[in-house]
Amino acid sequence: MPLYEAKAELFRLLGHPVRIRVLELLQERPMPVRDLLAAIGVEPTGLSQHLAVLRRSGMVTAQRDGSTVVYSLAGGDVAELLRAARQLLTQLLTGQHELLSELLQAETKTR
Amino acid sequence: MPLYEAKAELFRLLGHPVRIRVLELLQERPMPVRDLLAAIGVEPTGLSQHLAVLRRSGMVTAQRDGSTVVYSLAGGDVAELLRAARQLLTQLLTGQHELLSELLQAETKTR
DNA sequence: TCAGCAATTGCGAACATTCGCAATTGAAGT
DNA sequence: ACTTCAATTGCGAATGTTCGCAATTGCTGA
Repeated sequence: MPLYEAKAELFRLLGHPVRIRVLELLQERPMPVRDLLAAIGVEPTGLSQHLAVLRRSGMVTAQRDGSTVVYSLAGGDVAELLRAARQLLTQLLTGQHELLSELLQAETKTR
Repeated sequence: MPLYEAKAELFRLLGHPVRIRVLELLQERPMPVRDLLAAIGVEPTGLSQHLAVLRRSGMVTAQRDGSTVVYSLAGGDVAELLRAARQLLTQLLTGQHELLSELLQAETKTR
């Protein structure tokens, strides 16, 4: 399997708000499903499905503790990826902002 | 719009092999569509659509030069994000590999 | 044993993405 | 003006994703 396909697959797995929130929350500390549920505010069934996706990808691990299930980030440096994403986002946004400014300025010049 | 939604959106946009390849290729140098087409090996119409996605997101920019259109990476540090993705991927894969080894070892022990 | 809570799974309907064909735009050569 | 090549856009069919309901599993406490 080519590397670029694996990358695309990874990004696709990250491409959902709930899954992003889960990863961000687990970055602080391991958490039982109950807490994730309360923090995110989504149907249990939906959360379970998103957790299953993350589990299958190996990004998080689950372990039962009594009747609750506690999720943790597995090994990899997810934080670094999220950080890079935030950085790129701000760069893209300021880029668009600059472009907009230029357009507005050109607009006023022609008047 | 919450930040985690923007991040998810960004990842979703990156979640396709062709778009990843385009970004990787543009990282080397700006390129006309023709070259991308030859390098990736996909229908022109499909490539155009993926390029449109990247354009709308502000990650790449296009400029006409005669009858050809040349694409370039726009400002943001896409490279950093792709690098982080590759790092995480290798970490995830070695993680799974270790897990597999443990399972196999446990298996042989019980025999 | 059984009632009850936590979390998950199976499944179907709604929704979004992707792909290729046909048609279109823009620029270059004749 | 007309043909040709490069790239894009408009669709529709096929495919994939997401969501909630109903049913299930695993565990705990009566």
